[in-house]
Amino acid sequence: MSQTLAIDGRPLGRRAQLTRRRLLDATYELLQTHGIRDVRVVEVARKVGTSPATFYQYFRDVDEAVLVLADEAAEEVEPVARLLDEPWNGKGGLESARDLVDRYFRYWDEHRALMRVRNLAADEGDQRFRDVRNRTLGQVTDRIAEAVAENQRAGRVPPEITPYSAAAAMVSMLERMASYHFDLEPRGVTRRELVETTARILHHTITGRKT
Amino acid sequence: MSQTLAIDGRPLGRRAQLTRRRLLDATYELLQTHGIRDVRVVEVARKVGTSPATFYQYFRDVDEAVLVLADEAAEEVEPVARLLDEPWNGKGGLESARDLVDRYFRYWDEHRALMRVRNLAADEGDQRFRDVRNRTLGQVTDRIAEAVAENQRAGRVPPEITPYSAAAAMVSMLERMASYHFDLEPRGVTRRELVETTARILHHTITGRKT
DNA sequence: CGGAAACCTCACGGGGCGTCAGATTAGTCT
DNA sequence: AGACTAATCTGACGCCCCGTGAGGTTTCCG
Repeated sequence: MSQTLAIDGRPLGRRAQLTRRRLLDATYELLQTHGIRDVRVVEVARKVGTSPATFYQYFRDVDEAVLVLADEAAEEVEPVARLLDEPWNGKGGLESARDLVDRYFRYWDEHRALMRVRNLAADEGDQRFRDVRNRTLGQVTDRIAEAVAENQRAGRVPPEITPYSAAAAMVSMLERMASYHFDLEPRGVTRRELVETTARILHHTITGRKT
Repeated sequence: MSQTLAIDGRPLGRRAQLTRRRLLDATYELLQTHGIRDVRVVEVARKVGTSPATFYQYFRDVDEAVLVLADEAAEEVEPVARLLDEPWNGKGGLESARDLVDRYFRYWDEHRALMRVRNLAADEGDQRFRDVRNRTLGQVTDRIAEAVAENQRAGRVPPEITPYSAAAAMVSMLERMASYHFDLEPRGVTRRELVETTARILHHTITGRKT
């Protein structure tokens, strides 16, 4: 896509684009198997069959490559977030909630390692990572906040609730459950139960309706 | 505590206990200012005025020191979790919920850096860290699950909800909100609103009562 | 085919890691 | 106090990764 630049500012030719892509892919793969602290530039380079110096032509460090990957993953959230565009009040509301939770879990299952590092870096204060995270979660948060506000106007959600706070709380719950369900399932809860329960909490918080 | 051992298995004398403690404290302090990936054994040692080799007498690596710290922090959760021992159905229920959320946030504010690393390591699959996390969160989760189950028996919580799942969801929400509110507040939500809203969701999920 | 531009790598100084043999300190007994 | 012993600490080293800049190799284009 468009104007990705090398570290020295030059635009990338065809060969360079390819190398960069392979470096990104290798980084992604290593992230699956190693903790972030053990992802070495040398190893990324080795995996691509190139030299470490090449890596530094395209990224200042491993984090910067991860940032690009996180940015790419941000786009895949949109179709999930869209599930919030239909109002959840009616009959199919609960089913939409289930669907959202399930797909959110799957999104995380897909990008688990990436999300982990993105969140760590964001929590540690790195502004670039905060931005990607906000861009990603914002797609969901904003829609939930809007829905809550609407139901609040209709008198179904109590006035003491702040729509944006509620949205943040729901996204927090989703995120952590998505990241966590792996640790939970071996402990005697099924995924189905997790999805069903989470969906119901989500549905009620947004719509204010009893289930 | 009592029988803390050195890496070679020998029990620690008075001098050694002190050195170990100072190393732990230094690790904790460095964690406040550096991302975990930049906490160097050399620097911990320097801070204590000792040599890196000394560090390795007591801990296999930085993570192991962090693990001990996380373990210590686990005990401070108990008084917070106790807020769940009184039933939340009655009049003061909502106030108890606010109290819990507020204190949970404060607990995190206090141990932010530590919690972050604990969660990262646990999510990356390190069993020791999963265990501390479960021991910590379990204190809250188990109590919530129990409360939900009770209210479910009384017919206030729908039968499709799994008490343990709901508890996990609530703890997830709490954890993430606690870790996240820093990033949220500069974006135009007040802490009061966050606490109030989170408390209400928590209260309703546990008791099934309208607020 | 030849030259310029684009891309890649060699080779190196710097620094943290983790170990172990040996030095230093504290404790104990006479 | 002196001297012996166990406990504790550290100097010094080999290893490996980092990140850079000068110089080599490939690609592109006339």
